[in-house]
Amino acid sequence: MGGPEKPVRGHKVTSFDVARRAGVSRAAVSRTFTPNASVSPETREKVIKAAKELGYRVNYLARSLINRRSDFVGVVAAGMDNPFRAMQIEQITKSLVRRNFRPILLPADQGESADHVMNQLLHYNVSGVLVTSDAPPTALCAEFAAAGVPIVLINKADTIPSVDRVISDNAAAGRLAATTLVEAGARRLAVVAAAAPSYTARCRQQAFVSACYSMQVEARVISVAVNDYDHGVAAAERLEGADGVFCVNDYMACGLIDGLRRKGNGAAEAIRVIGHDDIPQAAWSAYELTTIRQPSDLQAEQAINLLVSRMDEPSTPERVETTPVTLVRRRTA
Amino acid sequence: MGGPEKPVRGHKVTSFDVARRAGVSRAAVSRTFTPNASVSPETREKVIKAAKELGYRVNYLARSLINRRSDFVGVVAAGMDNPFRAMQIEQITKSLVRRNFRPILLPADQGESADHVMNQLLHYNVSGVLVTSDAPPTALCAEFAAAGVPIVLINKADTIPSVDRVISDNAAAGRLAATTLVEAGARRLAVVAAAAPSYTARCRQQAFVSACYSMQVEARVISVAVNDYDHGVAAAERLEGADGVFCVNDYMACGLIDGLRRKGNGAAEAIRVIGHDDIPQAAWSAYELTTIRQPSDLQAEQAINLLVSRMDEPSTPERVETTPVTLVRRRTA
DNA sequence: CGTGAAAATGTACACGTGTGCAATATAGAG
DNA sequence: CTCTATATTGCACACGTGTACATTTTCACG
Repeated sequence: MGGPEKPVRGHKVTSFDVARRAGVSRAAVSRTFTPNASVSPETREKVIKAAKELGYRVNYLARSLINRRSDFVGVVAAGMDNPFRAMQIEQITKSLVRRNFRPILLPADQGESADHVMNQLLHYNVSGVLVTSDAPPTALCAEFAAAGVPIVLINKADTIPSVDRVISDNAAAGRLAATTLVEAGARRLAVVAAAAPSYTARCRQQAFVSACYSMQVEARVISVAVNDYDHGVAAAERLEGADGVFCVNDYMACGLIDGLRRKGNGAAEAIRVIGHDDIPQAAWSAYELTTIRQPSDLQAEQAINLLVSRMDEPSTPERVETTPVTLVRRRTA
Repeated sequence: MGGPEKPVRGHKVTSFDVARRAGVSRAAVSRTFTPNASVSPETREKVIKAAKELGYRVNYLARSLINRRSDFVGVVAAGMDNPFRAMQIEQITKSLVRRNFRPILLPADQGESADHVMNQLLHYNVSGVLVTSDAPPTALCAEFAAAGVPIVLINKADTIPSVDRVISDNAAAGRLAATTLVEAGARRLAVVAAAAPSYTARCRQQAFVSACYSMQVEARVISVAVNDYDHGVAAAERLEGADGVFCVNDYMACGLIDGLRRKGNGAAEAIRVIGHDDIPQAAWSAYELTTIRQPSDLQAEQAINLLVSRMDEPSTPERVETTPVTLVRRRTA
């Protein structure tokens, strides 16, 4: 009854203010904004009216304190210059928001940086963590698991126990690349991958090489420093004699094709190229890159599924979801 | 002194536990982890030791409750398929983390979606909001400002009062594009932009057209639906007679070039093209696109500067920071 | 040793919310 | 109308932390 007392600054309106204005107890206000709580229709209406007039919003941080759930999910990512990573992060954040989570995006390029930001994450009692970084700090992942924070690795190695994972079928991808190149007529194959590759790149590379071995086809390994565009360009200089190349990702494959074209002499047309990820640029008519698609939208969904089921059942054994790959035929193979 | 009682689950270790184990008051624990607080070296050491043994972490959410500062910053973004947006978000999140903020990334593609997620944001008392979305909901921006939440728009229109902004020098960009094309010998110019363009695109387009008018050079406007790759490809069919084109962003320019090449007859070589943003693909040797660079790293820094100064001085008049553009000469102009 | 200032510590309250429990209001059956 | 089962409400406590205030300890200085 003490006048409207306008909300001066900084959104100080609290449930107490609403309760007083609506002439009810503060508990009634809380229950109005809590699903499945017992409030009569008329008090609910009074509360909602008062809340609207005052511009009241439930403080979710205070709520999280007593609910033990923050609805924050840490998203640890690196290498956003790779368009596939950008797609991946977009899919993940969209799926999270759609399910009423709040994604905290943590760029983690160097290993030391990842360590730092993930440490920070432990201070906000996040509901879970999704990691797509190349080098997830093993010790920290274990620490999250120990702290009871669900953690899901996307396309990462299985060196970390008791952590759920979503992985693309990298072995199938490697085999598919090999058979596709051979069916296209290539006989002297090569695979381009970083010397210290990520887990996925290593799997693809190994499956590719062993598939070539099975088919009794030559398979050379060309090591680069990083799986990016620039190193793809440089790798084009080291393909003498090859007539079919598998790049472990499209980002590098675009560089490789540009490198081949720069060499001239029809080098680009003489060599069949296949990539991986199906980034938007692969479909650009400057490349029309034949590639292997991994479903980043499905991966995001499954990762979140693992997260929520781990929240419900914290002690179930670790689970691994494998997503299928599909060949996208274009011009280069 | 009641034994180590292992931290069973869910990180339940609280400052009370640490205090008991260290044999001090809970306030001493709090002060140990608060900068500029008065604690003796020996108690601090005892506290840190006990905290390490128990695996204690300060609960920042609880801290934010009393500090009135959450250190969360909402980042509203759309169109992450455009590589420039990906760069921008990477820069923004990196800068935020470097300054000890936590970025909450909210993808907002449709207007309705942006409205929803920004509404959610008001429930977490975020320290600020950065908006790079194309269509920031005016009403909501005002609501943030009214609630005392600092909000900074990056490359957005000035239709919203009392909101800080960082904008690229779009007028200079338009003029620079025009003069560069004319100096390169072009006389029949065109500009490609969306019919309902974003604020930046409109500014660039208008400055381009009026610069052409000043130089007494023909300037045609080619309208497309969206400023993306696919519509760039389509726009290539509508350039009859032009010998110089300004695409309001590189993303679309790449499509335009691919479209010109597909037409054949040396169409691509006959037309000078200039883009905007200097996305990584512009430097790829398939394009070597002459373009106008806007400094996304500087923009991120300045946006955060505006944010923190607005936090300190909530009632200062709105400020606008303009970032410079630079021409990047490559092959296409 | 005495004394005053400065440093350190503990107590108690505050931040904004959800919810168990007991008390009360309501309604339906007889 | 009476009795009972049910829906609604308010009180009080809990979540985990920072800090003003009063109190105690430390310490340099005379």
